[in-house]
Amino acid sequence: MAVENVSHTLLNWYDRHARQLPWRTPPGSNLRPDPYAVWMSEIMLQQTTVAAVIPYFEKFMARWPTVAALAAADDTDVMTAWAGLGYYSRARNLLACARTVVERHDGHFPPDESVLLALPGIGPYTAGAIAAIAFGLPATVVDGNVERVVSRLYAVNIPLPAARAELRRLTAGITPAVRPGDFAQAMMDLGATVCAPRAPRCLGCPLSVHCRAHAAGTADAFPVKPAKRARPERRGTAFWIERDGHVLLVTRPARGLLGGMRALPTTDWVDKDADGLSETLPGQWQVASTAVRHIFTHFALTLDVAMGNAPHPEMPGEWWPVDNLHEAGLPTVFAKAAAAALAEREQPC
DNA sequence: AAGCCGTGGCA
DNA sequence: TTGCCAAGGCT
Repeated sequence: MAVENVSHTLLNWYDRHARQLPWRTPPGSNLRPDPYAVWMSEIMLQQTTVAAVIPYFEKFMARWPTVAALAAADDTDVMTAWAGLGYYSRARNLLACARTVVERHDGHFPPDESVLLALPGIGPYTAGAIAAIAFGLPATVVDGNVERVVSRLYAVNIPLPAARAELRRLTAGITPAVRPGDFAQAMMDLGATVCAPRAPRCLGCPLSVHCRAHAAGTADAFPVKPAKRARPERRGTAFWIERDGHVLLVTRPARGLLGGMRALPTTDWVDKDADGLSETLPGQWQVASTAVRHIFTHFALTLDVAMGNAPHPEMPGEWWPVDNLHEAGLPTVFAKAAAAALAEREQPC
């Protein structure tokens, strides 16, 4: 279908329905947003809801207002500030990217999609989004929303992820040369508020007249997705080791799950059916009566919390004041474990 | 190239 | 309660 039909209709809708967001300028504005703010928001928004991002975006922009300020920040301060937002490799890449921009690009984000793509943490979607939104370049921007909107618009029967190439080609076909940033954001707003994953509101959709899936009455059948595998169950034990008003924290290895984050010491987390070792813990421990339950992307965890005193006078890690534990930047699973330990401590048995 | 990588809201 | 999913990137 013609570029003008879809893009003009969508931009008209966006002019009236654009959401006000802290990193946005108004639709049709001649003012372009700060590329640093665009980049910050796009990294935070990767697989993360707008509602979850907003307070973190405000906090980061207030504390590190420029890419130079962020590049000069301590790693631990950035990881701590990111705590709770999830996907912690993003925080490490955020810092690496800021430092690369300062050192290799004179403190300015490059107005070039392929150069952006080479920066840490910036993939095809984010490179296109920054190019279009911050620099007004005619990039093809495809995120999960756009995949859904376009797969319905053209009733694409190929299942994801094999459909990606076709969806990108179709998106490029409707991307206008004018207002590419507004077009990208309009597609994402439409996907978030109208062309929703479940129960799409086709009655209020400006594109329904162009939409093949709507014509067939099967909008909610797209995009076609493969069946997903069952989520494994794992279990483990976290240790609340307290001495003189302080609790022992460790820093997890930089790579892997919760990489680079402060944590309670733990056993390995093993498959639920594996041979147990909880009955062979050395020393004397009081195990919290209620285990912590936490769902990660690719496994579910049941975590016992074992409380005790330091078995050895010197242990590797940080002795963190219990009264200031909220400032340690613990990922949510360990914040839950700490809460369980503290509840148990105040009401033993 | 398919698996890894968090969290919270919602039906 | 359980499953689904959200502005993906990295290896």
